[in-house]
Amino acid sequence: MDDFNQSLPMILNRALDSVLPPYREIFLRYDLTEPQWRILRVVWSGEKIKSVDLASRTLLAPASIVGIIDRLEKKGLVSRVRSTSDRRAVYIMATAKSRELQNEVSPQITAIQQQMRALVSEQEWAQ
Amino acid sequence: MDDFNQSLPMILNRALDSVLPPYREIFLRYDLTEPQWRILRVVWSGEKIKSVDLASRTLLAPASIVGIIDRLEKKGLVSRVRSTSDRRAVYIMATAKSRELQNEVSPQITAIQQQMRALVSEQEWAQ
DNA sequence: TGTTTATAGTTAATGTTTAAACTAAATCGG
DNA sequence: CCGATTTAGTTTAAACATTAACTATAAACA
Repeated sequence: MDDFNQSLPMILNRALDSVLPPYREIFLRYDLTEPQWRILRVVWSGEKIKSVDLASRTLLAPASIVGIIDRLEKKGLVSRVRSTSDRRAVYIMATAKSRELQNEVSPQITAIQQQMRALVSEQEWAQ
Repeated sequence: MDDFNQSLPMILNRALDSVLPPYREIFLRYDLTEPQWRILRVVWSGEKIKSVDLASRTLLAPASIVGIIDRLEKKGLVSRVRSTSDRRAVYIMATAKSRELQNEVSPQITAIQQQMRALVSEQEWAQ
């Protein structure tokens, strides 16, 4: 109908809106948010990850990361450790508690991802 | 590298990140935001549009729309008019001032859209 | 008609985003 | 070595997002 609705940003927004709800349903159950989950995923995958690396790997702005880490730290899911070699840098470490969360939530997320993947081939054509 | 980076939400996020900057550059010059622009576009296209219709046509949550309209109203770009037939409904009307803005900004936005469209055929394949 | 249910809009609380500025520490070039 | 520039992280202010609850009105219907 409208030219604007066919613009790339709106198309992508609709696609995101159609994809996110299943994820959000899980996050809500575990008192998490999607950005918090992005951070946790990276923190779990490797070790000794600096804040600055989190920014590039999660697509989150450095200014956003500060608050997200604050809240994750408050929940006891990550901890900040200052680097000794570069006194500006801060390493974000996963806690044992966050590992439990990982074991509980990760399977549910990968299940959803697999369901999605089954639909992607059609889904991408619809856009 | 990471399974998560190949998930649909992350793919779409990267796509949005690569598409939005040119728009934001314009909005910044005119003290607008992307959500405000979405509202204005709809308000301009038709007439006597209710808040509830804005929600569906802009993909914005009703709770978000309240604040956006508040700010647009404060800037003198739209006005709220209560419906007489349905005393719950509020019509959002464009002001003359907002029409001037439309004439100034719209051409720049459509220019960007056309540039985008030239890239879409390749862009969509890259995702 | 009176009661239930749905709808339009709003408010509140918490979390995230963005642009801009700012601190402290590291690095670079002369 | 030293001043200029980068870099890592943070802070601030304003705007937006999300969930939930709540008000007022309208519609449905027994």
